[in-house]
Amino acid sequence: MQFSKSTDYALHALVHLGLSERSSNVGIKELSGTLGVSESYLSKIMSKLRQDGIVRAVPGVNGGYELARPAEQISFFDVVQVMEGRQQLFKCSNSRSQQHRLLDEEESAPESQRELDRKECLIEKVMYSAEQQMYQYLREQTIQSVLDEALKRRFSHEMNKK
Amino acid sequence: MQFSKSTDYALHALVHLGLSERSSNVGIKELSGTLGVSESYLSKIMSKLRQDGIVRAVPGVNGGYELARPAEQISFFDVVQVMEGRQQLFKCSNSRSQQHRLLDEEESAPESQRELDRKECLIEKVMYSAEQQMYQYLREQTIQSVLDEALKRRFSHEMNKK
DNA sequence: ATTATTATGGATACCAGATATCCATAATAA
DNA sequence: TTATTATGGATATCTGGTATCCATAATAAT
Ligand code: SF4
Ligand code: SF4
Repeated sequence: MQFSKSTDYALHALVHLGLSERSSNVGIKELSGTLGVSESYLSKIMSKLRQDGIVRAVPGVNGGYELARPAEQISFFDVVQVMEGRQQLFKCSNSRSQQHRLLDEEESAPESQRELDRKECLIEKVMYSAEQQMYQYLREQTIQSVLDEALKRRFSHEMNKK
Repeated sequence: MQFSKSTDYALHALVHLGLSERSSNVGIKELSGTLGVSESYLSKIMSKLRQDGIVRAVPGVNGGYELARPAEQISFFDVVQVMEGRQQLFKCSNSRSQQHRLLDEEESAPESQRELDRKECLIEKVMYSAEQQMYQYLREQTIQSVLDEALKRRFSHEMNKK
């Protein structure tokens, strides 16, 4: 199990956008250059981010991308969700097995109960909670917090030179 | 990003072993039957679990598998680590990019510092912490806790019948 | 309006890892 | 010695991630 490179690229791209809060947009060319990723591939990623309302894009001369909202309102969780998709990390494929019948003896519940059942699914329940632990942490981490850290580091580096 | 089916099968297999704490071992045939997975594939998984000291295996007549230690000492974390491998979930592939030089201005540190540096890597640090949140939770969840839940559920189901 | 520029999205190719099966061999208990 | 069971190598297949190309749409500048 690995986070996809797309998530990697997306996060780095957003950090770069955050760092370039200057006059106007930054094009795919510059982005591609600083990240060291091909334009074609990075385009796809930026498109996804746009579709999800994380960045704004404008075509044409001097066009490019910019953050759609302040960096402190873009969490790592947001980005991961977009790039990795929304399905849960663990999906039990045994729900029709004999073991499932042994473990979960309830008769097939009415449709209304279905959602509750899923959460009560023994092994899935544990894995789902674990996943949520990670997501909860990612919800608290924003692009801005990375920017702060980067600037702080850059500053202390200046100090060391003197 | 998805947990592999192997992890799924492994967890279910261990639960079955835990439930079968009877006289002796349970063979791949029975295991395959209750899980609904082919023997050949499940063998591979069990082998891995054995190599990692999670189950014990004995060939020959009446052979099979059994838990190598009490179920309360087998954590979900153990199983996940074996099946998914030990590399970290997020690996930055930009460490040679121009952006990296912008973010992390320190000159190449001496070898002794290398380990610290990795943790100080801006984006990776966040993702690594998130991963640890999940693992910490998984460390606290054991096969036994699932067994308990399963037995409790089975009991309360009996009660309902009366 | 025209033009140059830039993002978009469909099609496609490629590759790596996950999934899955087969079989010859080794190990063990009866 | 024999029947049984696990082991591990070889191999096939499938899937999703990675990556590129190009025709098209949208926009700003002129
Ligand atoms: S209880 Fe849940 S995890 Fe266990 S076999 Fe049934 S569906 Fe799978
Ligand atoms: S600081 Fe870390 S995450 Fe950021 S570009 Fe460098 S290696 Fe990648």
